[in-house]
Amino acid sequence: MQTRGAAAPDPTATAYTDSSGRALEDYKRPSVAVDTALLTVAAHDDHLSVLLVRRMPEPGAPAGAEAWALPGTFLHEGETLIDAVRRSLREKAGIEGVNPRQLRVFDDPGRDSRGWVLSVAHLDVVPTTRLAERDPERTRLARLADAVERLPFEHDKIIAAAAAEVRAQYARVPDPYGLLPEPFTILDLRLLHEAVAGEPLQRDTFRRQMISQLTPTGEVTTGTRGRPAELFRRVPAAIPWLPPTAT
Amino acid sequence: MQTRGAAAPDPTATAYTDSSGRALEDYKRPSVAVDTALLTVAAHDDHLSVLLVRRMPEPGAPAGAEAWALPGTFLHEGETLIDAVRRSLREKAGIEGVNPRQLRVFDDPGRDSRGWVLSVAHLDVVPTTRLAERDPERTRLARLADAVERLPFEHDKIIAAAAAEVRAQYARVPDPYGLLPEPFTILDLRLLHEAVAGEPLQRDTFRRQMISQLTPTGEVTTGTRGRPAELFRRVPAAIPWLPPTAT
DNA sequence: GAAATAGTGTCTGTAAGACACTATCGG
DNA sequence: CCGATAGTGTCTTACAGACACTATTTC
Repeated sequence: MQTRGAAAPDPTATAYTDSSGRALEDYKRPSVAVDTALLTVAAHDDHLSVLLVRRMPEPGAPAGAEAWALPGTFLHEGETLIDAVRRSLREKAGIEGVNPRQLRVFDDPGRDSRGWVLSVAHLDVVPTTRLAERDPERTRLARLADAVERLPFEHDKIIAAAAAEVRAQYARVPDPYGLLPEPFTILDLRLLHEAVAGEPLQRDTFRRQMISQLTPTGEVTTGTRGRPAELFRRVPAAIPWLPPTAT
Repeated sequence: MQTRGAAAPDPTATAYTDSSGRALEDYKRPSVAVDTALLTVAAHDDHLSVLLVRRMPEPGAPAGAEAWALPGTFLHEGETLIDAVRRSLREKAGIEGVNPRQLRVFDDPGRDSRGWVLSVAHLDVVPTTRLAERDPERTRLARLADAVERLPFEHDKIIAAAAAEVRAQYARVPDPYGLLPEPFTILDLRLLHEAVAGEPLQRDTFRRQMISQLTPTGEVTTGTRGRPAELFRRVPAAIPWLPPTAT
């Protein structure tokens, strides 16, 4: 409960009033949070994983019970959503240099026992190498299937929405988020895409789909069994989604 | 400016505190607004239109200058976003029974001169008949091209995002929002889709694409010039986007 | 040479673009 | 019959799925 109700208009507020003649400050405002699903594919793993951070256990929870959640924070005064996202990742996981984008707002009134909290869900996909610098005490990588073990605040829904989005993007474009270190073989690329999709892909069709969107290096692998594989790079301008910090 | 700063923790607040030991109420919170792009295609018009509502003129604006904007409102205490959207459409335009869905959050700090306001943009597409009951004094239908005449609050961006979304949906599914009264001919359907797309579509290819997704009635038109046209209905479960009031 | 992996040829089915043909109405 | 509109046949191109073949390496 709040101590402030619908009091008389605040004389220090700006002069604008709405159709009821009440100023902005006369309405109770929600807390706004951001939560981020930071996805990756661990090296030589064939599943999507998501970054979780340790959170304060619920009061009354059995001692030793672990509580995990997506990294998130409350929006501070004057801060943009993306800045809040970056701050939460920096402070709660020690991660910098990511560029998440909005998924959608979760506004279920009962989603947060602490009060009236809207959460703007965000998504980014980053190479595991960038997650290596994270704080190992407070963070953890969980496969998607394992992560949906009763996360708080509808975080399971956020993860599901994030995975669906990422799968749709990987369906037609080679590694749009740059998970693979360059140069890479078509096999590397296919194993990554299969990990994202969660199902095997056609070898020959996949090659023909992707090769037109890659630039050959002319190099080949050496020291492997069988015929050496050609090495490729992504073409520079292959990330149409991810506008330059969309408003 | 606000009269409340980072005061001492409110003793009536819930016991939860964040990692800095501060309760929810210690942070300034943004105002949260919803704005809705309600699109339609007027009968026998070949363009998308958007519903605008009259707004208070800016102080200092020349007398007689008209100011229009998308219908919107501030989120009230305990209210969900979709409820706020429905309330704003009811109160500001006299429209009921729509089911908008989220587009995204606009959080540009300078977007609203009244203060710190986030806006959650929404979208719906409704038949013009449903807009006929609206308040004619305070509302107006504007073609998209005409509507982008300096709307406040980035409303032009909301409209652009809404149009892109709707065009993508109409590209593969016959009238997903049910604008056409049933039954209808393939010609009716194509003219509607051309209005949405803003460009002419192939007559034969369009028919073959859509006919597999329609149920024939067996009836035909009468009294028209040329060969009578078959009449169709939409198949019942043809609206996969628009989950039953998504959270 | 055998095993293994990379890369390609090719057949089939589906579907869009394009064009022209047939079908059925009002007058 | 003529004009007009609805509906269909069909040719071309492109591409996914499927399968098998060739190519080039290690052991």
